[in-house]
Amino acid sequence: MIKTDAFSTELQELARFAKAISHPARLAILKYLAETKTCISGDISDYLPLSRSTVSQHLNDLKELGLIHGEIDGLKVNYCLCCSSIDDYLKMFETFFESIRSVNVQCVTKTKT
Amino acid sequence: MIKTDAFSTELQELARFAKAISHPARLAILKYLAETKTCISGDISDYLPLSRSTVSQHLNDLKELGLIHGEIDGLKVNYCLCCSSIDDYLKMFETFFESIRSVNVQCVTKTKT
DNA sequence: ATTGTATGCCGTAAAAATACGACATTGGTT
DNA sequence: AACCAATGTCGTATTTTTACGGCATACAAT
Repeated sequence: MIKTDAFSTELQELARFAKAISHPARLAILKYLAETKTCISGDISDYLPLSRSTVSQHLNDLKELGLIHGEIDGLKVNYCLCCSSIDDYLKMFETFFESIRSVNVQCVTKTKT
Repeated sequence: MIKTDAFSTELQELARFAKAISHPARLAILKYLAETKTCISGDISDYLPLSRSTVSQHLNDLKELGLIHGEIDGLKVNYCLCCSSIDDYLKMFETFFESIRSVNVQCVTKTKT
């Protein structure tokens, strides 16, 4: 499988971003980080209805894309949003959907298959 | 599993939108529909390196969220973007990320865990 | 009426995502 | 030195996604 490779890198990158934010837990983490500015992993798993290891995994997904950073501070790890990276992905997102939306198709809404 | 229910409907809806566009094939379909204005399913599977049944499934995913419509025209089905629905989701998306981005955290980029 | 074509759906197989407990590691605390 | 606390990793189970071929349906054409 993995036919994913057959598509342009632009679409692949955008898809990876979308996948990263395609789970409520990860969106909740982003939101929580924005509100608290910075926080440790344990705070997040207390806040979310998920186990520590699961939260750790979600944090990893976000970190792999570069959407967040984790700074080690003794025993704890301070997580924070990586705004520059988020901005880059948002720009990519907007570019794509602007090109989509610029085409003003008169949508036939009568029949929905 | 399915801990998804524990999150707010806002986050769930946004996550569903993100999931819908989290595959290069579905992004490619949206792009193709924007370019060709309208087209039939067969054209898409010719254009994409995927089988007809797979494309049909992706089309269904997009249709379930309301991002596209399919109008039956005799033997064929004309697919087109549903701009109003797309706009709704884009608005939701922007609202979320504006609230995220409004918090200007000075990101510590030194250590990356 | 028979044939051909476009599509969707079903079953299935492989892969990826999700979620957790248990364990290991590392850095403070007493 | 011994202990506690916070985190990440590993293994595993379940679910979901991805992808396809084959079948059925519906319409058009001969």
